[in-house]
Amino acid sequence: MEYTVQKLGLMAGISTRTLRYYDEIGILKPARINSSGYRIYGQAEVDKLQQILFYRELGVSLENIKDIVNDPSFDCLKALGEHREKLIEKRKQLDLLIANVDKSIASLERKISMTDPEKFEGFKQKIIDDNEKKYGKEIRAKYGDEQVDRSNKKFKSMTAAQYTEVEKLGADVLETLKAAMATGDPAGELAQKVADMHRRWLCFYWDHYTKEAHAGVARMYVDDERFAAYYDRMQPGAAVFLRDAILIYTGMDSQE
Amino acid sequence: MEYTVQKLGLMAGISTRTLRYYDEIGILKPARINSSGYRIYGQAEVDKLQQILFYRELGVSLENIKDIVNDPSFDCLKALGEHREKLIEKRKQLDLLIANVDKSIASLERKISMTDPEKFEGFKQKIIDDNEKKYGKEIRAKYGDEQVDRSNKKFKSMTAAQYTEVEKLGADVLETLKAAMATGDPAGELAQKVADMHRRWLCFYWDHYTKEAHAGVARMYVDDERFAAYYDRMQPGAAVFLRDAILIYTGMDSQE
DNA sequence: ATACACCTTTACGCAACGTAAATGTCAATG
DNA sequence: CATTGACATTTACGTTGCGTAAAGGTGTAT
Repeated sequence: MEYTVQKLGLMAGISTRTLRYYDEIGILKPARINSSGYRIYGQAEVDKLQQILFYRELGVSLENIKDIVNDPSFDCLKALGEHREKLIEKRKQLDLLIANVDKSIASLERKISMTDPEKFEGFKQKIIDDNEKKYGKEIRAKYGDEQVDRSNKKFKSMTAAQYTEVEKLGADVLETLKAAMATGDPAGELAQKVADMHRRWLCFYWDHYTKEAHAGVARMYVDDERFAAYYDRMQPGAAVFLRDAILIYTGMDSQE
Repeated sequence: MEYTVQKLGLMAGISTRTLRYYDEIGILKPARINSSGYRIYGQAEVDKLQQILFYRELGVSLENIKDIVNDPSFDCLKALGEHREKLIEKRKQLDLLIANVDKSIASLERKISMTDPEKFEGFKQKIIDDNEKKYGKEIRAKYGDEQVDRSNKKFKSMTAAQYTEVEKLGADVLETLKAAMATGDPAGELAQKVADMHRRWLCFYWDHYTKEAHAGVARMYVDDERFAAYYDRMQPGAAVFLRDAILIYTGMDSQE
């Protein structure tokens, strides 16, 4: 039995375009081309197409299907196993994404009270006041009144969405820091990523980033026991590790 | 504070290409363009970018992000909720896919014994023999010896992979049939899909498909109580429902 | 002859950029 | 002052798996 594109497509439940595409990428070539240039498929091609569609339904890429069906000695089981791994990984990512969306929704719902301008302003003011009480003297001594006031002003001008974002970023920094500490290498990829995230986090408060200031903050995290306590609370040595990572990140580790 | 593409990209952790792209699609336009044609971003753009990246990390499409960030009165909560629904749906699909891959792997592992040529040949021969015993007389009377022999020959020439596939397709037909019966409409979309799947299933056995033959098989499913029992076992009335769906599918429902 | 259903190739479109290539600008250096 | 190197610009192809024209040839029936 011989088939043209349409007949085969009708039989397999796919479009003629798909068949032409499969021919184009070399995954299913017709048995022959007739005198008018028509693609003619035979039984062997029907069977091969069924194999192709089988793997396609499992979400295998055509690229991989090509290898599977063109090489009869190909280890399908291994290919499917690897494919499964990829799908599992994908699902893990998706779960994470969903969890994050849930968190964000919850955070936004809490933020509804923040959307109330007065409340949110008061909320931010309280955070600034608390911060001033806790660290005010140190940071004003270190950075000067002007810097600190500018930072506070920037914080006060934050929208609710930005506040949500900075909160999340702060949490992410801690989380990634923990993972980075497990590697034990402040110069490693993960630790440098933490430093980078920390820089971005700072940028929410600073209107002007410099490596020097970043390194200065890092040193303060260790020198000031209240900052140290904040980070070490998560894991002992976290403040030191973060400082070292940031010093390397900023390139300020050699000129101590 | 003003930023060029690179400065802003560095700060936000994205590429300059991305920033140009965001400008191109109108989701983040620079505050102004300087005399040399450089894009210059201000604080407002930094903040907006942070919003954009926030939603991007949650997997929201740029198209949707555009609506969210450009319209301050936009209901973010609703958007995120809908996004969540889409993700959940995606995960459901993925779970299904993984389950199918698992099934296929299990089936392939069983097939390892089938890959043993002798065993598989014997296996297929047994199925043919069983089939001949059960339905041989009826189908030979209905379709003639030649047809039946050709069908058997095609079955015998099946590879293990094809056998796995036809088994799966057969199971899928039953499953979808069940769902279609719940709708109660043999002319409905789902029932017609069942008829289509059934046609594809037949094509594994037939080397020549005709609507007439398809309709004939459908009628036989009801007339022969052993076939009827096979389908009705799943749900009473399944054979009749399948027949009606196929008759409509083949367009043979009016010329009875 | 012509209508109509089929076939062909070529090619744009989708999403979110990566990755050149070709060219212009800015600041610093020999 | 010319050159260098790090920036900037635009244009455009590539990615995946086809859908969807457009422009034209083929096959068969009326």
